[in-house]
Amino acid sequence: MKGKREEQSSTELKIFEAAREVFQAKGLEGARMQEIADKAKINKSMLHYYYRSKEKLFEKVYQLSIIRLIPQIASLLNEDTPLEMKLRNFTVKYLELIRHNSDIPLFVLHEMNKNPGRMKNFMLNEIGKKIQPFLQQLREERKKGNTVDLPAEQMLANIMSLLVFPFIGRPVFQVILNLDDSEFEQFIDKRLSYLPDYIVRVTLNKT
Amino acid sequence: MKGKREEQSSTELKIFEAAREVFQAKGLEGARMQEIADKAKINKSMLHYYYRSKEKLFEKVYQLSIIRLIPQIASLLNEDTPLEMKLRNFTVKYLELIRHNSDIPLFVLHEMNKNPGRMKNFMLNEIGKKIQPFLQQLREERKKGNTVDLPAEQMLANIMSLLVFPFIGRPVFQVILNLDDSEFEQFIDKRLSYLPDYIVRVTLNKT
DNA sequence: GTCTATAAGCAGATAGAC
DNA sequence: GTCTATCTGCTTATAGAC
Repeated sequence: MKGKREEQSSTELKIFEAAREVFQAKGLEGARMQEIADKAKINKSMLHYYYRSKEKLFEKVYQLSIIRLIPQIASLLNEDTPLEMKLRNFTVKYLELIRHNSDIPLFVLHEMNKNPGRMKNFMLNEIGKKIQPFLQQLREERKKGNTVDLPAEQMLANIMSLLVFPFIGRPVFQVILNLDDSEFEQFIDKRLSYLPDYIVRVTLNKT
Repeated sequence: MKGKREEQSSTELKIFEAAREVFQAKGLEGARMQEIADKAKINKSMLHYYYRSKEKLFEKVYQLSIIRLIPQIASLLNEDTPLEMKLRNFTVKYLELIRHNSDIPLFVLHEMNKNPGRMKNFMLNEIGKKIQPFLQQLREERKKGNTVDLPAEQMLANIMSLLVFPFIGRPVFQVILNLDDSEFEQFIDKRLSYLPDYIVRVTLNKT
């Protein structure tokens, strides 16, 4: 008997990696099994051998995509550190995390919009609940007058907006600001350099 | 001879409205011609009679969706008013605009991500160029020390992030903050009330 | 302009040899 | 486990009567 997690064959991994790329770029309905097979350099029927159906393959990719980004929010924000340091650490780490998974936010939000039920339970348990201590911390600091005078939910929304949106809006930003890929990278580098201060500034009441 | 724009028959309008809803909710590949026909309460073959193909119908919806939201940014930001007032006006008006077209941002960004070329020229001319005076204004005010010490592009990105992202991230926010539809509306109401001040605060150097 | 019936093509899925 | 060949069903698109 093997361990809980079977060793995955090389073929299986190649398929999954190809599927991840294609689904994240084109979504469930836009993806083609043939394209995934081509990218994995294997025969199309292998997809069904390992994953039975497109839907099942998609589910695996979708779940992993969510797991990569979403629970990390709560996890990073539940460090036992003072609020200011926590915000700075979160900004740097989460920005790096998105940067290395930059297709995920738009992919997940598109699929979640089409089918809000699909991972609802997981989302509720893995973030909805786990983010509560941080929201509570924000509320307490607000009472002490240490933060801007806004509900915790609004502060969180503003922080996440500043971190995530530039990646989702990338195609628009690149066109209207006339940035090639390398310039867009610099654009993100710049954010990495000032956002820790900036997010502290827009969240906390600094003297 | 009729005017430049033909009067559209009632059927044609019903089709377009139905197509708008379905495409904006499910995207080009997720949409079904049958669903559009059902929603418009007409026969499926009417879709082809008026619009020839799914692709052509989609193009019309896509273009209108972009026109509704994107050129407005430059237009509202090119008012001939002092920066602070301009930011306040923009925040209120643009937030209201998105609120009444709340499916558009995610729809457009998803399609633009799949096919960045499709409306590139239009985007370039209708925003890329027209936003330049505003960026220039930001640069001048920055030189005078009136704004935060950031490149104009970063200030713009931050403003747009705060305005647009909560609508794109709605399904996630509703789950993790446990908001029903009515509570989400209140969440947006709250933003409408404080974001004008907030955006001024995060963009300008106020004494 | 609107309908019914049907064609045509494609994508997901399976059968079966090796 | 991997391949080729094939099936099935769905979706877009068209033909043609009214």
